[in-house]
Amino acid sequence: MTRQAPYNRDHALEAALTLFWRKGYHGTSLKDLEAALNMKPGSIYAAFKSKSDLFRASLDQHAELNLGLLSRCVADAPTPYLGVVDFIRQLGNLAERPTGLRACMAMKTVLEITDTDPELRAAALEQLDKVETYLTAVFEDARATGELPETVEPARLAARVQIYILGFKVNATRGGGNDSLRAVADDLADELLRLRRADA
Amino acid sequence: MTRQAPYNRDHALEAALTLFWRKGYHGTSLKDLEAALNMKPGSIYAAFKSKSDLFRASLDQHAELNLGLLSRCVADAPTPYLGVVDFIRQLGNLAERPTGLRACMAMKTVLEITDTDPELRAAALEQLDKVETYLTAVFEDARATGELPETVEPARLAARVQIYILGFKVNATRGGGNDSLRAVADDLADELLRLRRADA
DNA sequence: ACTAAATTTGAGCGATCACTCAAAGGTGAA
DNA sequence: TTCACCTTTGAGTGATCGCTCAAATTTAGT
Repeated sequence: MTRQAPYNRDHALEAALTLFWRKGYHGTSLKDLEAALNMKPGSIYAAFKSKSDLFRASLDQHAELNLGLLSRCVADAPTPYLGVVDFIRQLGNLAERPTGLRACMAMKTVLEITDTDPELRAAALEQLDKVETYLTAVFEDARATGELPETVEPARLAARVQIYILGFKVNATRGGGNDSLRAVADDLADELLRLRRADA
Repeated sequence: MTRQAPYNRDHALEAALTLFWRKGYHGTSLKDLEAALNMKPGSIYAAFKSKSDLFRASLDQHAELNLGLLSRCVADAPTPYLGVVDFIRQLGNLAERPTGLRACMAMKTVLEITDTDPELRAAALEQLDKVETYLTAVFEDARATGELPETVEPARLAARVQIYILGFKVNATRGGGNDSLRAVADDLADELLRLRRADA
């Protein structure tokens, strides 16, 4: 029995994600979504319940991809701290993306949604918190192993690195090319390298 | 002859600015503006022509205030470079503002408006460029006077400082309190101080 | 008072917003 | 083939969007 949907839910979600990411919550209309997902309103609502729920789902998926990128850097590097440094350096690759997709969706959402939709804002905030928590843990370990000197405060350094990441992404949406982006990403990465103990 | 308007144009513009700044372009409706400016739609359109023109005017006014803040720091400090450092340090004061007003309107606009309204986006971009140009000039002078070593590239350092500013402001809209914001602002400022030549 | 210019007023314009639901269409089991 | 079940369909919902304009209101000069 039962008719099967002609669309792939994951594909649809990905299309919605790209649209919301680029245009923001208020800037994306259902007409836009209908066109991008190739779904009629009824189907969209059957599959995703509401515009804000679809946004929420997109946001969550985006976070997963994002944190995945960071943790992959950490896993692949000689040490977790060097992984973070590498992640910063790879920010230089953002030039490949269209400007609208260079800043992460979480930060765009936190800036866009102030008081109209507390749940959406809270979800975006939580994602940023998660990154910072992750960074803090890496820095704590690095200090424990002696890679970072005892004087660094992990949480404080995490806040600063978060600022590097967020600031870089905002700056990248201004439209810089490959070279200029890479130069600054390298500067930021080198600076973190300099924090390591000389014998590490 | 001629009837006089009961509102003060500058006051109205300031109210519009605060609203747009907080809620963004798409997030602000004319109903919101009518209430905030205490003006009927006809008057708003007579005074400001259109929603996007009003946004544009708000953006320009915001830029003036913003760049004024930076240049005042520069003027009041022992040297221009130390003025920039002080400006960074004063970012810690952002905790006084409601979270929605901690990031500058220009960056919020650049993130919100991607392709729907190129003129608005261009205006916002121009403001960010102006800040970077200003910073570059300060750093060039500082290098010329020997306050900064010859090895620093002014434009590159300006890009990095811009990233600090933008990143800090995004991070601040997450809602940090006075202490945590000030701690990180101090870290960033100290880092810039460390770039100065030892004898400067 | 009267008039002419400048302004506010606010009902209401067409368009679009997010969203709904009765009808039509496809699918597998019997 | 039939039937129950699930889904898509898309015209249409009321609300709100940005915006207009004829009428009312306030001024200054005469």
